Amino acid sequence: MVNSESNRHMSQSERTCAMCQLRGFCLPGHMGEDVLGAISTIIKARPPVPRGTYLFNQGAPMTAYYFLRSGSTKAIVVDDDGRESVMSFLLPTDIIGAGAMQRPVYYDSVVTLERSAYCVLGIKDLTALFRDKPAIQDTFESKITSRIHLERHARTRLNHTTAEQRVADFILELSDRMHQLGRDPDALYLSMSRYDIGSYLGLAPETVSRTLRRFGDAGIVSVHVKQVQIIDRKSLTEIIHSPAAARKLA
Amino acid sequence: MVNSESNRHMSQSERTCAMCQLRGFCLPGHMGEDVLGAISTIIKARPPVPRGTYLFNQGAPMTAYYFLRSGSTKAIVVDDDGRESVMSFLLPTDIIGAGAMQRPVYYDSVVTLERSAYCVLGIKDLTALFRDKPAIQDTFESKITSRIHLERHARTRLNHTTAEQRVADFILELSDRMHQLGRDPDALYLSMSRYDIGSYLGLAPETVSRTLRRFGDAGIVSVHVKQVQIIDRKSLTEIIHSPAAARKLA
DNA sequence: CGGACGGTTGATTTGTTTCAACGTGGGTGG
DNA sequence: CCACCCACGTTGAAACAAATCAACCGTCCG
Repeated sequence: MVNSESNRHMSQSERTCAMCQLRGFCLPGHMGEDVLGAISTIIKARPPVPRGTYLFNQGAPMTAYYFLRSGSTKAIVVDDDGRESVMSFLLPTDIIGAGAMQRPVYYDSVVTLERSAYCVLGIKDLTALFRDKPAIQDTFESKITSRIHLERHARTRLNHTTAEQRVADFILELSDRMHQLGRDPDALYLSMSRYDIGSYLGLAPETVSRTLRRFGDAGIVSVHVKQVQIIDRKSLTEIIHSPAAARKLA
Repeated sequence: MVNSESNRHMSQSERTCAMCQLRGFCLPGHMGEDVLGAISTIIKARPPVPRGTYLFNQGAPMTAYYFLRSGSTKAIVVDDDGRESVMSFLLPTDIIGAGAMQRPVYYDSVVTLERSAYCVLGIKDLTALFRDKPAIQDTFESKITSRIHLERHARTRLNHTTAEQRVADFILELSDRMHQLGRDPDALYLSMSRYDIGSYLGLAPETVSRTLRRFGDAGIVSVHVKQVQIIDRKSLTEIIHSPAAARKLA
């Protein structure tokens, strides 16, 4: 989804925060060399892993946070009856593993949706870092806060909304996050399957497919399987705020 | 909903945590006299207010937390288009106003659903109290954690579920909370309207009404408008875990 | 090359909403 | 204190959106 790992032959030591193109969007933010150094000593950069790799499992002891350098993941929860549902999609610079929130075990499992590279930050190391560099804690908490907002939005998105409203909202959510990563907010790559999108939005995969096609027919987006280009952003926001707006595209 | 304010002629000074029947379920927990005293000096007990009273408004500066002594409330969010939706129902001993979470303004508005009495705890006073009595902070955070669980559950409840599953789940959620308050978990009083329940569950009020009647016809609960008695708890859990279970009551 | 999974499209079914009418109970004002 | 009134609740009939069932296709991977 986001490729900042184009050079696959970097040595382990070269994968430092100072070298990372995502630095400004990630935990270090735009802080000085000292902060950068402090993080780099405790964060562990891992080589890329293939699609379908579990970063951690629901219920496992909560030992570390994860950050993507490239690729994308989904966070899934398996309920008592074995049905899995997608709780969120995690992109580079997102804090991964924070769903637990002061809890001893991970709340969900996180799986890569494509070949991805990530960094690991031990929870104890992080707490120590907070003491040394309080500015880091501020960045951390602001990231947590915006995630809480996303989660709340995810709930209201399910309440009294049509399939078109949900899909439109999903597209704009992804677009916003691309924008936050300094990337083209109109060119989206849907690394997740239609099943995953459906699970996330509370829809059948067929409905996701059909809705995307209708948007495409109406000239709101262009859809080529996983490649989505936003053409008429205004229509998308209109659809979200009034289900009747979508009626026009029949 | 919960009446611990039966004696309406208590003087202000008598409405202390030490006197409160809910003490053990509330912030003070089962801690010693010193903690009780410390809280009592900073918490402000207010006389009962009628139904429809706003404790605070969405967007207003976040200055205090609230705790119900009696009655019940709903937390509502008004979106851009003016549509209001119920985010949660707050009962006695719940921390009210924590939706903001480190933010300068309240995230939602909280309205009483019936005549209710509450206490006010200034956010600055609370922070000071945390320094003095760290045990209080633990209780506070554990209450926040269980609320986060409820919120997460509220989301999964909307995903791929039928009206019957949602209503059954709602009934058991209320029942659990009654149980936590040491009250009869089978005798429920729905202080909120069918509209509110529908808004909370993502259903039309008519659907809530019909579903409750069907449960009543099947002998799972007995419904007398706002009075609900749980008769067959096992069936309710079965319905939640398998929509097919509800089919039998056709 | 073949198989399996993901994606699309169509036909049908079904649960829920919407619209409409009627009942009811609590609160208010005469 | 009673009567009116209005918001809330219930019930029925019709409309509709999405799920389900089913078939087919493309493509990526073994």
